[in-house]
Amino acid sequence: MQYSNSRTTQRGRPRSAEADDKILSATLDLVSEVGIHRMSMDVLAARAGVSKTTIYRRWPSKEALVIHALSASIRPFDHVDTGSLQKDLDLYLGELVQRFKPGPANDILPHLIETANLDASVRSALDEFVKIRRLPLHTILERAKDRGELDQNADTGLLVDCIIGPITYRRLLTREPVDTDFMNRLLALVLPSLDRDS
Amino acid sequence: MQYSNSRTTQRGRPRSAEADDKILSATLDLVSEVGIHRMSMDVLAARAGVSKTTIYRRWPSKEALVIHALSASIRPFDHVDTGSLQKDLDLYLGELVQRFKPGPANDILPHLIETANLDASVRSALDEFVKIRRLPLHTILERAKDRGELDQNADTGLLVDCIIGPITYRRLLTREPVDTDFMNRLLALVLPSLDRDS
Amino acid sequence: MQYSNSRTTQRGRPRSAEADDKILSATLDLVSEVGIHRMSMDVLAARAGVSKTTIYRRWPSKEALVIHALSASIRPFDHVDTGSLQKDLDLYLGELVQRFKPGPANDILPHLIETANLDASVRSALDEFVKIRRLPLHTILERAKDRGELDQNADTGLLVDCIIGPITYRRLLTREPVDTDFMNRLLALVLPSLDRDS
Amino acid sequence: MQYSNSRTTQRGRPRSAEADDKILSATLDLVSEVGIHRMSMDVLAARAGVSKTTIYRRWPSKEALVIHALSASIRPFDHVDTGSLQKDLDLYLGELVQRFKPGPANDILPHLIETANLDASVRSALDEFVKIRRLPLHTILERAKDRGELDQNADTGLLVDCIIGPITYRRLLTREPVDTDFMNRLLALVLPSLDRDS
DNA sequence: AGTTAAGCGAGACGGTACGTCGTGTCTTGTG
DNA sequence: CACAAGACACGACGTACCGTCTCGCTTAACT
Repeated sequence: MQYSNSRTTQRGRPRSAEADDKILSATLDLVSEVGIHRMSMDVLAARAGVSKTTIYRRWPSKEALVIHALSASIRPFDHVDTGSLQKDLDLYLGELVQRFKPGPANDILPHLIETANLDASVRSALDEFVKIRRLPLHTILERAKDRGELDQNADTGLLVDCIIGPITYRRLLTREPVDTDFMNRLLALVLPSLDRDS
Repeated sequence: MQYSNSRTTQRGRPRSAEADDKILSATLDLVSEVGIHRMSMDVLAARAGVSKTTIYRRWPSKEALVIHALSASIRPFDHVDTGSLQKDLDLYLGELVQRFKPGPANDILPHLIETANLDASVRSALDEFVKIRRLPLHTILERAKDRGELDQNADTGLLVDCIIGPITYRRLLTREPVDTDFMNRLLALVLPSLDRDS
Repeated sequence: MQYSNSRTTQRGRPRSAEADDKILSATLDLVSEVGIHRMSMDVLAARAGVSKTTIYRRWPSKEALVIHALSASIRPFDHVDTGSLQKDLDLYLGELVQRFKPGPANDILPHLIETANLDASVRSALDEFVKIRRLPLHTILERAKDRGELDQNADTGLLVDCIIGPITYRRLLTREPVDTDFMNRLLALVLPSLDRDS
Repeated sequence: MQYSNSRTTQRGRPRSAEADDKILSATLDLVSEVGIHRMSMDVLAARAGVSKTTIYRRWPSKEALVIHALSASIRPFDHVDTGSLQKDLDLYLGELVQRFKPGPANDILPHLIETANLDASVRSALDEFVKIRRLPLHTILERAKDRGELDQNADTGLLVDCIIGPITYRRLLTREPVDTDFMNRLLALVLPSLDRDS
């Protein structure tokens, strides 16, 4: 996101890493409190204890800042490999549900989606976001296929769509709860072979 | 959406119906061109060939106008009842895919989702939007259950989530195509009893 | 200074004359309090009870506003014609000394002079300012010449320079007082024929 | 103007004399090109090929730098003493007219005048400037008085005002030329005893 | 036919935020 | 130490947008 310094020798006063941190965390805070639109750069600067100049030196616009802040707040999923599809899914989905709880990263998702239509950099940030959620699940399913826990013809891509899709849909549109019960019913439908008990 | 005139006798010059049309269609145009945020009311007024007064006389805010414009552009689904689950689904899903094509109503969805967090009227507009899409499918599935085409224990609500959810997810997040092939694979997964050929 | 409306029919809401007044007088106040440079447009707007938009709709820049405000604050001198050079001078110079007292119009003069070098509109405002002070004195002297109170060969232009020049010089550069005593000594030097008693 | 180094032993790298020169001459250039207000310290530093640190190590503010630069460019008048008032005046006024030609030192004068109201150091710089011009003329007149070329009751202070005043006034306000012709007419008016021929 | 209440276009207005620029200070690495 | 480079806090600038307002003019329905 931020241009790297290609010069061999670093000249001038270096950018304050602390300022970066303060700006990014203040951004996440404010965005979750009042939303992107109602977050003002003056208030942000005051909150972060930083001048507007310092913000605009790093990001060309409010939009770009927010995107960066949110992208940076996306932690990759822990690698999961228990040897059992059932257990892998429990771990992954537990984490996924956790992340779908209300909070800045989720309340902002719709905004990203919208602007992604118009701005390529937002688009790629969003792609990254999506990938980070899909990839672990895809890997879990592929490994299960290798182990024979899943039919060799199973369409893992489609399965991912059918697990993450409904969850996302509930979260964003119907606002019905995404809880353990729902998860179980969902898995029973799209992965009947799993035969879960709970 | 628009406050009705409760007065028995209409006094003064009546509102121009032409103005309504010009405003609404200019709104749809602009929103799809530049997005809600970047659409300014001054530009909108100029584009519609109408004064700002005329707009604000009809809607209390930009937000309300956009919601109305988009709501108005949502046609309810035709009632579908062929007596066969397979045929009903073909018709409904054909229409659904049609509506998921890029266009203002869809590109705007994310914005509505975001604003819904903060504004109750947007929230209810969004609920209506969601309902219009879920209801016909739910009805189709319930009727199939009545006819015995579906297991009596089938969780129709979950089925709706698992059909509309993945489609929405693809449309908004992964941007992979939502075509007939995908539909068939999806149905084969969540409604295996259907045993489609294609 | 402000463009006149050439349209026959006045369209839209007319500019508030009250706003004009409030802005101009607040400008004069602030400029005299803190000087042009330290006067901020935000503070000015607040002081005038007006929004910045309203100011910038009327003048393109802070500079232009200040010039206009000061130009507008220059009252022409009352017409003086007592029939006696001595009495005419007393009246005119009394008024002149009055106007040279510390206050916005004078503290600002140097700023105008400086910017006049670079900006033609400032230049013409300054010319007007100068003219308003020279003209009455020139007229008084010419009339005295007609009446024979002054030598027919008297160089009235030069006399004006030699009366206003030293006063201005004292006011701006040496800061010595410009009082009645100084006036009398000055007149005795450049208009010895007057033979004043005081 | 520049704080002197009171340390007995000079430690570390000595200040670059070249930097001083480059800064001062760049200041004069820029001030005459765009005026004090529009001269930015960043641009100045770039133009002088020097860093801002180096400038601010020498002068505490932009104002102080400009004053210093201009003061330094004011050469004292050559001592004039021909033994004849007429000839002394010719020499002095010739030099004065020369110095009143357009150029940085003059175009900047108004700025100094204005700032002098607010800043004591500017005030004293301006006083110095004024003194440098008045003193030689005052001396010339006093000597003439001693020699009997001028009346013993002549008010030399007033005479200085009446010579420099009109010239300054023309230069700054009316912008009429200050040439030999004007000088002669001026002297004929305020020093009639001189009885010049030209 | 005249009155009258409301609609309408034009554009001014208050308020809020934006992103930029200028000053003077500070913090690096290099001579 | 001086110096170059450039980051930083602070504060002002001039612009854009929203939603309200105030004009003069127009349009029907009601008297």
